[in-house]
Amino acid sequence: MTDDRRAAGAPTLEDVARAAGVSRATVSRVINGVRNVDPVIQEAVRQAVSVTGYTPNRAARSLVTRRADAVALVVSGAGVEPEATREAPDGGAAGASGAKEAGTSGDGDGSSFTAQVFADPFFGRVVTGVVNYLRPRGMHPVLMFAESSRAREEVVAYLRQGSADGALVVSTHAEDPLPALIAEAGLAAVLFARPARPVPVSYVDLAHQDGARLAAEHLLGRGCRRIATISGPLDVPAGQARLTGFRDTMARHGNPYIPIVEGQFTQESGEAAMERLLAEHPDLDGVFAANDLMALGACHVLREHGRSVPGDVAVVGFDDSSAALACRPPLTTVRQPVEGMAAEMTRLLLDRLARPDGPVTSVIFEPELVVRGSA
Amino acid sequence: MTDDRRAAGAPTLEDVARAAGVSRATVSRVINGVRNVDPVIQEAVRQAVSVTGYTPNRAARSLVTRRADAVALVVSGAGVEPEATREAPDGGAAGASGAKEAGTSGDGDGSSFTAQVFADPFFGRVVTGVVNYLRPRGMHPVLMFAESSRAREEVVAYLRQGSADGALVVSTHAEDPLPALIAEAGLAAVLFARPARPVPVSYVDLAHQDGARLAAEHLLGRGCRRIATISGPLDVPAGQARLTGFRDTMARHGNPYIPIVEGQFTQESGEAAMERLLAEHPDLDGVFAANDLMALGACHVLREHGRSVPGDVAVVGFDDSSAALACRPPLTTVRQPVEGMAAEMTRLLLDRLARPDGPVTSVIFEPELVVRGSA
DNA sequence: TTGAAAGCGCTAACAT
DNA sequence: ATGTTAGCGCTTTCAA
Repeated sequence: MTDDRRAAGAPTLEDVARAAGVSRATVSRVINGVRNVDPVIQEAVRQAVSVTGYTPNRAARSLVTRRADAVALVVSGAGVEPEATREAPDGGAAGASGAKEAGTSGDGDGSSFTAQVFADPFFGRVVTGVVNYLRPRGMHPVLMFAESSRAREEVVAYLRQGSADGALVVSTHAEDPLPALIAEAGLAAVLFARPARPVPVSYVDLAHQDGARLAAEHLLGRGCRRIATISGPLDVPAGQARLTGFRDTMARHGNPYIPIVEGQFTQESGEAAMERLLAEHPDLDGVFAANDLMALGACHVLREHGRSVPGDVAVVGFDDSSAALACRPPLTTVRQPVEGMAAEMTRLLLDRLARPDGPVTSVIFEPELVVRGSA
Repeated sequence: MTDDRRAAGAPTLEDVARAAGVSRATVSRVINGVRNVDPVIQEAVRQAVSVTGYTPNRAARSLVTRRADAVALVVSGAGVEPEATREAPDGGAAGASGAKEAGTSGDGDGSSFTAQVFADPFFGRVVTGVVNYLRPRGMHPVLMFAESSRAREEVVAYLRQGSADGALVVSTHAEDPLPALIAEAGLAAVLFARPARPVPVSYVDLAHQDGARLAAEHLLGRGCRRIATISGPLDVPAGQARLTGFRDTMARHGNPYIPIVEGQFTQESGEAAMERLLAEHPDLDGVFAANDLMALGACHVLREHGRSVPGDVAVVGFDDSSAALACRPPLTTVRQPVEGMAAEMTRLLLDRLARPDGPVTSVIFEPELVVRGSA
């Protein structure tokens, strides 16, 4: 069979039609499950298909249907140019031997961005949610990164040339120009997280403020009196919202001023932030970190300083990512149902493709407190 | 412009040709950079392209070139059916509220596999390497998972219908039937890691045994006398090879018997293994873990038991993943240049696509000891 | 150096 | 219910 295909090219509809003694159109109907086909003929066609080893040619089909039956999953970065890595990259991969890495892989550029992206369990969860929704529908995501303006152009071009029918966009920073670019080009997309400036594109998001409120109330409820927070980057909407929600709740409970150190959602930045917090407020007894990675870093530092968690200091994280269970003790955290959100984002996109004139909608998920050992 | 495109459909070669006052063929030549085109006309065509906002239609092009200009990046799983998750999934995501997750995402199946895959920093690094090589060439990977026989069939079908020109296959377990399936179908692929049973397909791999030797020699060199190892899963070739390399070296240095506990390459399994090791050999002073995640887990447990690292027990990991730097103290580890290996794997595949009759080759990378704080 | 014309494999009217 | 036919947008001989 293999040899047949190689020698004569893959079998086409024509071949199947001939083998089954019917027309191409009929074969096409059977293959695409269009009704109005005599069951007997259907069977004959199926036989012919398996005899010939026929597989539909995607390009030919796409050319006429004008559908690629593919979607892009794009991780979008900051609004500016190929920025140099801010501080220490994030952890191992790029850190220890960055120079060698660039040399080995043959393409130094952009390396730090993709490495950074996958260092956070968050993206793996997004992929999981997207794939879970797509797979049963016979689709698979094309992975793209859009951290520079050049890369963003490429994403737009990719969609424009019909390589994918639409894009699932996950932005790592606010002010990301990609959503607007896509919208202007009249292309289909759905975002993970509300865009900083309004864009006529659907999105899914989490009620971050509510989540932070849950964290604050939990800390308060267990009797913490001197509470501090390690916020996310303040130029990221989610970072802002979590801080605002936390602060507001604390204020409402009579704590208008709380120590804040800004982190970058990385374990390292969490460690640095905790060091500072501890130096400036040695008496604190509760910490809310805006994500689990930073909470994990904070726990490490607390232990190094001989503070027990949650005995001396209670720690609450955010996300309920794999880092929460990896931590000792396991983190009490605010659960963000990333997989479900990603699946919903995918559903919204496919909906949109099916009905291009459907409404632009947004779905906001509710967070949930998960109590474990750390607070 | 947007409106034009919507109203009249995307501009085609024909439109550009008309605008430039030349034939479709000429426009095609200019766009594809074929020589023998009058510079003046070239310029005119370029003008027309930008005026019309033309973008080549990928399906049409693929139909005639018989190239998709796309490759699949497939993460392939065990040889058996949709196996139930072995033990605790891997960490947070699926753990805390797995039931709810399945409900939310609408598709319970397969979820654990993808989640598990991205829990290890390894895959993020593979993606980084692949993307770094592909991007400058205008290509992007289609992400696929092949953990069940059904999923494997889908991968083969995907390639057969020309959705991708070839596959980059990363197997998580030995005895993976996918490479053979692909080879039998006469499709192009390159593997990350040598297949368990020989298959006529190119691959990249690491000299695992040499890496383990480096670890053993380092431990021995710093004076450790009672050394144990936490191996990887023994049904994974890399796990086997690292154990063999370690054992052989130890034996050559007069230590024929060393305590071994098998892990699963997860942090949790590393913790469990370390607990056991400590219970059975309370006097050990050195540990080689077959990957960083397990080494990280081991370090946690050691600290919990009041053993200092590396003071009381020296720990060496493997991979030099982000986990190595996340660890306290940072891990001394054997570096596997995953990004470079993934880039090379990609290069091999594109080579193969360019010259289908080129030789099947394998490229073996040499590991390197990275000395940090843990040993 | 350029143009004309023939398909690539498929779907979707339209006819029957 | 089935067949006929006309393209989808592009590349690529083959002529000029």
